[in-house]
Amino acid sequence: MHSEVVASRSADPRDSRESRNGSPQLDAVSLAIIEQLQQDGRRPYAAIGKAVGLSEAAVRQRVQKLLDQGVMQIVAVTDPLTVGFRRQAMVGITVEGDLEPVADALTAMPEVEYVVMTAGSFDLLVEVVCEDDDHLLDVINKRIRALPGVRSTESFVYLKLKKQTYMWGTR
Amino acid sequence: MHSEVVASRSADPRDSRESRNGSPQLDAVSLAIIEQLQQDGRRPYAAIGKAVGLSEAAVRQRVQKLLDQGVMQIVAVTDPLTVGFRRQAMVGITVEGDLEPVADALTAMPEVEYVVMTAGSFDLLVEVVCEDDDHLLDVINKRIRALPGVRSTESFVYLKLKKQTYMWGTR
DNA sequence: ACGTGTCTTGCGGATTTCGCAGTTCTGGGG
DNA sequence: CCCCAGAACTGCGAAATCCGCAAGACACGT
Repeated sequence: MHSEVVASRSADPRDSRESRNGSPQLDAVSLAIIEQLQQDGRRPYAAIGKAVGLSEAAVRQRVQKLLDQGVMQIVAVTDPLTVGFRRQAMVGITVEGDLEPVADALTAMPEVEYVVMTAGSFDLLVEVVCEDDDHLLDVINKRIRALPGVRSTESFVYLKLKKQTYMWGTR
Repeated sequence: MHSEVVASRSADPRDSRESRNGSPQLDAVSLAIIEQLQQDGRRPYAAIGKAVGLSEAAVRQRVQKLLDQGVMQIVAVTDPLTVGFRRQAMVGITVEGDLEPVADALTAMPEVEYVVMTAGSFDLLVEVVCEDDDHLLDVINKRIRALPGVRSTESFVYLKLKKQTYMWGTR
């Protein structure tokens, strides 16, 4: 049942079964809208409507809802290493006890851009963006390792970003 | 009035010294523009101009140039796990010999969204987005591990994305 | 059948985007 | 020192887009 490009799932936007993590399930049309905006976040609503078979106003409302629900965000993304001389790293973390409070504490740190729970030899992976080496050292050694429950960390300092895309929809 | 947004670096946009990796160095005004668009990728040029002290047309030109140069992209970003039932993982890779050809081969794979060279116990970190477990297994075992030069890989399957922002500019 | 909630459509009016011409600023020769 | 070329910025009118609103369509539960 994986046939059509856009029609493999229900076409009814009212199809709002909640998935297990609380985010609403998306119908094929919303998926197509997201796909359009993954190519160009500023594409006009009318153009999107033509592409997905909806009126301009309908697209506008669905985009607004997707934004409000937090399902998607339309933003400028850059390579932080390019934009100023900063230090960036991925940090793998192992935790004892409950993951949630640790993850929440990390999420609250402004230097932490990305937090994900994983299966494997790390419990959490977080991406850190810092001004310089001192700042990075401070965040990792003083702030992250100081969190209760953190058993160990391993850092991977970024040398060069080779690829960064958001086009999973378009293939 | 809050003009004079950021003045720590050169205010001359012609300040185009190339940094070592080939990307142009950005002046304070372009940085401020990017910061605006990190908050809302669809913010109108006139509003940005007011915030950074430039005319609407000037902002438009600079944004266009930043996009053309590949310094920034304006796109919709989502949590792939939310948008359809997919499998996602971070893969740490160690390489023997030159990193570049391996990194380039990974960059060419559509399932690979993110490729970064790192210092630490992995040489490369790549993020993979797949349809399902079979697809993920195929990409990691058949495609990535098959690349010449790849010595070993370690996978971290995503369980839950907790945070994903692009607001480094705003702090 | 009826009402309810949601999605959709179709419009003006306000806003934004776009293209262009003219001006300013900077750096490099002559 | 002057002048020129290139790049960036401004201002403005026309076209396109965005936005809010009211009305129609549709599925669903009572």
